[in-house]
Formats: sequence, structure tokens, C-alpha cells
Amino acid sequence: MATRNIKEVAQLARVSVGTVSNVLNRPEIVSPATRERVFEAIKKLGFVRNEVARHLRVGRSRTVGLVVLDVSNPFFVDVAQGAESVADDHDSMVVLCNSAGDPGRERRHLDQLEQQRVMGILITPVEMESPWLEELAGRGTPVVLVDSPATGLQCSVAVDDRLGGQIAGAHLIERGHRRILFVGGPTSIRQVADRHAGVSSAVAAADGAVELLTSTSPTLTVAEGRAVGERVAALPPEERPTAAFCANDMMALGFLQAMATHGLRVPEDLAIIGYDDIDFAAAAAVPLSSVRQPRELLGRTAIDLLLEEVADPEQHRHRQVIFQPDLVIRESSARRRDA
Amino acid sequence: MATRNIKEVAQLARVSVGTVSNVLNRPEIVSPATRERVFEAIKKLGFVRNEVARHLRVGRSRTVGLVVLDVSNPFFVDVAQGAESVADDHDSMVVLCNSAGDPGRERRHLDQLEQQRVMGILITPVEMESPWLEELAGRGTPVVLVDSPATGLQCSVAVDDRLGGQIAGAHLIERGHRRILFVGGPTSIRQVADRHAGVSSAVAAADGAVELLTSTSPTLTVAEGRAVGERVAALPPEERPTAAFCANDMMALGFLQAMATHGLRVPEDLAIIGYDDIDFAAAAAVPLSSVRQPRELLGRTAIDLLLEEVADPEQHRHRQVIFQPDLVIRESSARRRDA
DNA sequence: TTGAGAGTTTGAGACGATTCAAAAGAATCT
DNA sequence: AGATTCTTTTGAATCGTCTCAAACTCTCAA
Repeated sequence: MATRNIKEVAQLARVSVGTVSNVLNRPEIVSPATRERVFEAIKKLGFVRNEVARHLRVGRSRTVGLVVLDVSNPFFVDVAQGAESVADDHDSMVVLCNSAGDPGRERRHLDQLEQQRVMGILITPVEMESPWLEELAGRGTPVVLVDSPATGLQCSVAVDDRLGGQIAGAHLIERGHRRILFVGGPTSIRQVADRHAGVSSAVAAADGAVELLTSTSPTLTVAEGRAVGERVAALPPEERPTAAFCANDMMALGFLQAMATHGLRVPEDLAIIGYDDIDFAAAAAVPLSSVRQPRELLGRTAIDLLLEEVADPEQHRHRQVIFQPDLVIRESSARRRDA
Repeated sequence: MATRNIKEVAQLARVSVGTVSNVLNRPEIVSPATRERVFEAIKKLGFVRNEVARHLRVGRSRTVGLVVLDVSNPFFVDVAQGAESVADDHDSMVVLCNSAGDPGRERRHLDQLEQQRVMGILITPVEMESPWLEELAGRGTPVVLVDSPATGLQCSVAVDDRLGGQIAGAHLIERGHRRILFVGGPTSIRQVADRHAGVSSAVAAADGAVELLTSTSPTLTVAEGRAVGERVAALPPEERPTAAFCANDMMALGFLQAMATHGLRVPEDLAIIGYDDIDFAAAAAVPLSSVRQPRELLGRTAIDLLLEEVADPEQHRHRQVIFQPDLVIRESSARRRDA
């Protein structure tokens, strides 16, 4: 209502709109006296620059969209915080969007972000193949894939999930487990597929001595983890796996809860290892072993790549950055199991 | 780069820009034949509407800013999800900003949001008194306070924190505790102050039979909770409180971890009760008793109030909505203590 | 044949800031 | 005083879309 514009400021300060704009953007080229007068007018009127109009003229915005698979997963929150910390230093803003694993929601968010002409988009896509993203990039919105496969057509940052799965598998095997359950989400999610492939390869390396079971669920939530845990707890002991490798910590926490409610001891009756090493993993009923990813670094690197592309689109060569996960061993997989 | 505009579409479809705009906004008033022609042109060119220009012309944006105290606290994530679910139905967007308890960051976010001319702002302010917010509202950006005091100058939604503190205190006293520690953050945060006042009143009602200790920390994080826990664990048993009421679940989880590392049993040696009842509370080392707040409802109601104000600013009367918390008793405070 | 009325389409302003060539003013030098 | 250079200030054009009064096209009735 009472939104003042540059023209009113100019009038009050008895200068032209061009001068007000200069005071706002390049104060050093304006004489101190005029500058002072303009600042006073701004303060008196309570003028706030209209970023929308500015953006329309200048052509690019200072906000970056970050579309994640699940905001309630602390992993993504940490990635977001990493990205935000970098954005802050470039007085940009990160707007966090939640696809909740739903391609439709993801699509709507992407449309909205493109309509807003954001500077660029960081995304952990729901599905491995996404023609949308390429079209988007083709129309001029830079896209960086976060924790996702390198298609070569855009930048990406990821953690070697195959390696993570392998480390986890090797660890369980080394601890004496011979019957391992992989608790995963939909295999359409690349992270899940890779982690499974990793543990498979570790199992394969054990020369048939180890059996790998696989359970898939539609989502990677605490509730799903609990549900799988319930089913496992209900199995007769001899059919039960002795260890569970969960595709993320949320599922692992749910799985762990199910063990507790059914009186199964962790790790004695069943060892558990999660993925992501979110802060809550260490605070769980039984402190959770987990494959750690450099969460904030992931976010920071993603936005760095984006800013690099924006700064010089011509020179820019797409890059794929891959980090290595490492294993954090805690109580939930600490004991040796005698085969 | 290849961003097409309405004019190019108009050219290709051999109509005027006005007609294209009509197709976009009021397709029913355009003849089917023309409409079809325009749609084809849009598709052929890969035209994406520039929401920035639209917004400049129309005057108000479809995005709402939500400024929270701590994104890594699942409580706020849930509030955000509640808000987002409503926004979705009004094809608006919620942009989530993190003040991280820092007035400077909060201020910068507010500035940015105002410059973007957002439709409105939902905020959990860092400090109780914030003249900024009133100025902001005065300049025409509606503000709804979330989980915050009712100043009467704007709408607010909150949960009765005093009652929450009281419930928690009464529960601990009823369980036989006579030496209770309140683990809180800075008292400048209203929630903390109120929860403390609540437990105080419960203690006062016990007629001098109960002693209340208070520990304050700069932040309400897991780490701070752990730090306080360390100090408490180091006390000689006779000086130690028998129960801790933590200002939020994050602190409670940290506190609990400290108990575990120092071999103190929960709840036998020390009972713990948290606040918020985040999902991870139930999955903790010892399932955590907690004061539950209607997290999503808080977010949903906040944005409802905002939309109401935006829809009809003249008629709108500011309202204060207050919800009641309730107590969830779990293992961490389940036992009776014999005085 | 004309006029009324309904249904479509048009295109010239906004919206608010930035840009930049050009004008104005001030300072310095001959 | 006039020429030259440097510093400030100006204001019209621009970004992409929406709005709305006016113009155009039909159809139908008088």
C-alpha cells in the first residue's frame, strides 16, 4: 500500500530517478552531498527497493532453487544449509522446495522456479531419467544435480554410493554376518540402486559364503523402516537375517524401533547399519553405525558449481564432482558375530 | 538465453500480445481456433511465462516467506510442511528462511523478502520485541507470528508454552521428583521464558517441597544439551537433580546422550522430558517423554490467517490463535521415584 | 439498409528500476 | 575569456506482462 518508489524518492530529494538509482547501485559516483540527500529521502519515505522490477530490467535474479527429495530428512537439511552458507556470501537466497519423492510435485516446483527466472536450480531428482531437466537447462536455467548421477549434460555433485554400500557390506561380513538384509526404497532412486549394487559386490566378493536379501519400499521414511522391521521381527529366528543395511538413517531408525518393540537385541540378535550419518543416528536407542556423507560440503560444492556456470556460461565446462563416503562404526554393528 | 517472450509467441501465432495474455489468463474468452494457434506457438517456442514481469504488473507475488529459528530442528520442518501444504492448494510457494537464532540473519532475510515483495511473511522471531516487524507490516507486508506472542498488531498462532511447562513440571512432581533442572536456551526467546515460567508455577504449587534449578545456554541445540548433560553428570550424586526438563527435544536428546556416555541410567538415575515431540524423540536411546505441539497445524493455521488478511485487508481483524500442548509419556520419565 | 448487440481482438499505456548517451556544471590551464 | 577536461546529473528507452477502452466482425431484427 504505502510502498514508495524510486520516483517519489527522487522528487523528495529533488534529483532525477537516474541519480537515485546511482545512489543505490554505485554510490561512489554520486557527489557526497546529493548522496546524503537521497539517503535522507529514502529513510523519510521508508523506501524499499523493488527487487522484482530490478530483476526484470537486469535480467537475472539472485535466488537459487534447491529441490530436495524429502525436507524432513535431516540429510537434505544439512545439504541445504551448506548451500545457503555459500549463497549468503554472494547475497543470494536459496529457496528450498520439497518434491517429497513425487514426480508431479517436482515438476510443479521446477515450473514455478523457471517462471520466477531463478538464477539456477540445484536438484536431487526423483527419477534417474528426467528430460524435463534437460529442456530446462536448454532454455537457459542452469541446473546442478545434487547427489545424483552424472549425465554429462550438466554439473553434478555426488557421493560414491556404490562404494558406500560396499564399505557397509564389507564391514558386516567382516563382523561375521552371513545373512544380510538390504532395506531399501524404490530402485528407481539411483542412490538406492547404487547402495544395493555396492553391498552386492561386497557379498559377491565373499565367494558365496554370504546371502543377501533385499526388501524394497515405496519411500525411505522412518515409518517404512519400522514396517520392514516388523516383518523381519515376525520371521522365525532361523530365517531372520543377522544384519540389516538400511538405505538411509531414517529407515534404520524405524527398523531399530521395530526391533526394540519386539524385544530383539541390537546388535546381538540383529546388527543394523544406516546411511547418511545424520545427527540423530548417534542419539538413537542403540547408537547407529552409518555410512557418512559430507552433507554440507555437497551443498556448498553444488552451489559453487552453479555460480561458476552463471558467472561465465561460455567458458563453463560441466563437471562431475564425486566425494567418498566413510564408515562410522557405533554400537549397532559393533559386536562380532560367530557364524 | 533462449527465453522467448509473449511478443514472439504473438508473432508466430499471428495475433496480438493482448490475445496471448488472454489465452494465458482467461482462455475462455478467446475463440477456440485462436486459442489453439497460440498454444501451438507456445509449445513450438518453448515459451515459459515470466512470472517476474507478471508480478511487477499485477503488484503482488504468490510467494510467502517463512522465517524460522532453526531449520535443523524438525519441529520447524514440520511447521513448514504444514504451511506448504496449504500454500500448494493456493498455488503459492513457501520460501523457507533460517534465521538460526541470529537477529542479523533474521533482519537480512526480512529485507530480502520485502524487496521481493512477497505476499506475506510468517515468522518465529528471534527476539520478543521487534520494531522491524511492525515497520514491515506498516509498509504493507502482512506478517503472521508463528509460535510467538500476540502483540495485537498482527495475527499470530502459538501454543500455550506456559501450560506446556506446567504440565511437564506437574508430571515430574507427580512422579516423585523433588529436584528438577530446567535446561533452557536464552530467556530472550519467549518460548524458553514461558516454558520456564510454566514449570516454575508447577513447582510453586508444590509448596516449597520441590527445588527448581535452571541452566541457560546460548542455543537450543543437541550439542548444548549434551554440554549441559556433561556438567550435570559430573556433579556428585547428592547435588544432582533427579529430573531434567529440556526446552526442546534437540537439547533433551543431547542431554540424554551425555547421560549414556557417563553411565547414568535414564530414568532411574535421572528422568528426562523434552518439548515438541519431534519424530526422533520416540526413537531415542531411551524413548523420550515430551510435550507435544500441533506442529503442522501451527503452520497451516498461520498461512490461513495470512491468506485471509491478503484476501481482504480492509475487513481483516488481527487474530491470535492459541493451541494447547499435551504430554506424551514415554520411558524417559516413566518410573516413579521414591523421595 | 441500417442499427443493435454479442463476441473477439487489438494495442497503447502502465508497473518500477536500470542504463547510458548526452547535457550541464565545475575545475584547470593557456 | 576561452578552451579543455573531468565530474555529476539527467531523462528517455527498456525489460515482459497485464489491463482496458476501443475497434472490429458477425448475426439478426427492424
